[in-house]
Amino acid sequence: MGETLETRELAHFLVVADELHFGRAATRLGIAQPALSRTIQKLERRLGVVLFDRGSRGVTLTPPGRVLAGEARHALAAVQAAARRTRRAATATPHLVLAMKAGGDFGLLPPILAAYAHEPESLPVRVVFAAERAQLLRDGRADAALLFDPADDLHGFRTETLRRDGRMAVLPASHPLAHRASLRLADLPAGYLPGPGDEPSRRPAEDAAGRRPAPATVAELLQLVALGQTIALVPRSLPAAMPLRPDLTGVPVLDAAPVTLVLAWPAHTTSPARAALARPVATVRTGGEAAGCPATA
Amino acid sequence: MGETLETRELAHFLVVADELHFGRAATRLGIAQPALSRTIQKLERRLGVVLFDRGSRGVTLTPPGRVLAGEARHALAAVQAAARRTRRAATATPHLVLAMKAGGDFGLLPPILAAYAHEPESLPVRVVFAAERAQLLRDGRADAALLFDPADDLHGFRTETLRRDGRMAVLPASHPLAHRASLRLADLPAGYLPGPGDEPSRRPAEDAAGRRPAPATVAELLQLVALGQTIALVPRSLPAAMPLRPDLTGVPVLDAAPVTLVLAWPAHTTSPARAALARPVATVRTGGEAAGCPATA
DNA sequence: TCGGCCGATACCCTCCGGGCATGGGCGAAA
DNA sequence: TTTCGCCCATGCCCGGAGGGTATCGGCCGA
Repeated sequence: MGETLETRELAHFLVVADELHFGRAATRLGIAQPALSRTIQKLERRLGVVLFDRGSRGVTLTPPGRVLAGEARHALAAVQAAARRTRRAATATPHLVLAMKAGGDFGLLPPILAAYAHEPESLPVRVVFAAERAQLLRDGRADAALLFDPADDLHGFRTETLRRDGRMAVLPASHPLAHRASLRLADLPAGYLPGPGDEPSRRPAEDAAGRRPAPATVAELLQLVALGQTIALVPRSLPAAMPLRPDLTGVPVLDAAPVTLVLAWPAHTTSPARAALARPVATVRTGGEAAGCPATA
Repeated sequence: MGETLETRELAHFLVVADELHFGRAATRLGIAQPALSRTIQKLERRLGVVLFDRGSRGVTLTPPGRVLAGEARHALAAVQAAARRTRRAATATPHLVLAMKAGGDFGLLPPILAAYAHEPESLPVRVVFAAERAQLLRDGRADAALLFDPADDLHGFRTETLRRDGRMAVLPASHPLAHRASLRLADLPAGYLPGPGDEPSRRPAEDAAGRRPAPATVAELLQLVALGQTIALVPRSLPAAMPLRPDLTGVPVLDAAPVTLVLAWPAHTTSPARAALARPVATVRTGGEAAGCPATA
C-alpha cells in the first residue's frame, strides 16, 4: 500500500488527465489502450483513490485526480531535472545555462556577465532564449534565468533582485493617447495584451478554437502594436535593452503594478559556479529597493 | 538515452550513495547484491555517467554522483508528496496537518487557529509535533508548518511571517552570567548548543562515533541547561509558550542573529483551505516588521 | 602467498507491462 | 424502442526486465 509510485505511472496518468480520453492518450504514448487502462487502474488501486470518473460521456478528473495532476507534474519535472543536471555535471566542458527572453535583461546582463567572468569559480555562460524560462529552470535545462516577479511563477526558486520597475504603455505614435505625459489603467481601451512577463506558463501553438496565441516575444508584441492591433504594457526600462522603433511611443502608466526583474535559480542546487553568478548582481543592481528580500511571494 | 529515470532506480541509488557499500545497501533494500549492482549499472548506462568510483577500498561518489544524490532526494520527495497529497485529498474527513515543535509557536497559534475556524473554507486542523517539520512539508505528510527562518531550510516554501524575534541565553540561575541585564555572543563560553530552530535537518538517532545527538526538543535542551551541561540560545518570546522553570534565567543576547517564526507551506499547493490558514496570521502577527517579505532567503 | 572481502558476471526464473481480441455499458440515431 | 457505435474494461498470451543463487576476479591484509 505504501510503495512509491513509478514515474511511468505518473507520466501515463498525466497524458490521460490531459486528453481525458484513454484511446487518444494511449496513441500519444505509443501503447495500446487496454495497457493504459490497466496502468491507471493499478495506480488507482495502489493509491486507494479513484482518479477518473468514467462516464460514457467521456472521462473526468475527480478532485483527488486534479490534485495528483498538479503534483505529478512537479514530481516528473524534478525527476527530469535530476537526470539533466547529473548529465551536465559530467560534461567535459562545464558551463552554466542562463535562460531569458530577448530584451528581458533591461540591458543589465552584459556588466553582470563581465563581472562574473572575474569570479574565481566562474564558468562559461551560455545564454538561451525562451518564453518558458521557469520551466527550463524546473526541469534542469537551465541553471539560472531572468524572470519577472509578479508574472512568472517563482515558487521553489531562490532569487536575487535586479531591478524593480514601473510600467509604460507602448502605442503607435499616431495613437490619440501617445502625446500624453502619463496614463492610468482606466485610460487604456479594454482588451490590450499583457506585456512581457505576463505570459501564461503554458502557451499552446494554437488554440482549440484556432485563435492565435498571445505573442511569445517582446518583438512580436511590439510588432502587433505597430500594426495597431493592440497596446502593450511593458517595463519602463525595456528600451534600455530594446529601443522602440520610431513609429512607437512609450507613455508611463502610473497605476500599473510594477515588475521586478530577478535572477532566479533552483532553490536546492549547490554549485559554487552558480552561486557565484548571484554575486555580481548586487554590484550592478540599480534602483533596487528590496535588496535581500527574496521571492517566492 | 532520453527516457526518464524510474523512481525505483533513484531510490536504490540513494541507498547505495548513503551506505557506500553495495552489500549493505542491498540488505537495506531487501534484495540481493547482484540485482542492486545491475540496477546501478543500468542507471549509469542510461545517464551515460559514472556515478560511483569502485575502488577495492570501498565505493565513492563521483562529482556527478553527488549531484544526482541531491537531485534524487528532491525528486523522490516530490513523488512521495504526490502520493500522500492525493490520498489525503480523497479522505472522507478532510483536514489540515500543521507541523510544529512543542512551544515553537511562541503562544501565537491558539488565536490563529481560533480565527481560522471562522474562515469560510476552513477545515479541522490536526497539529503534529516533530523536529523535521520541513521534511514533513516536503513529502506531503503535513500541509503547513511553523518554521524558523535562518534555521530551517525554507527553499521551495511559501511563507507568512508570524514574528521576528531576538534571542536570549538561557542559563542556570546560579550561573555567573545569570544576573547580567544583557549579554553579547563573546560573553558566552565556547561550545554552547544551538537553540531551537538551529537543529540540522538530518538528525541521526546516534552518531557513528556513538555520541549523543543534539537535543531534538526545547524541553530536552532546557533540561540540559538545568543540568549545567550547556547554555541555550533561544528566541526571547519562547517563555510565552513555554515558561522557564524557576532554576533557569533568560538574558538577552544583543548581537545574536534574530529568528523569524514563519508559517510555511509547499509553494505549489492550491488548496483553498490551506490558503485560508495564512489569512488570520496577518491579524495575529505582533511586532512583525517584515510583513509581506517572503522567505526562501 | 593465501584467505577474505566485495563488486561483477553468468544463468535461471518469475511476474509485470504490453499486444490482440472481445465484452459490455451507455448515448444517439433510426 | 431498437440498433448502432463509441469507448473503456476484461481475458489471454508473450517478451523482457528485475530479482535470486552460484561463482568469478581483483585487491588488501595477515
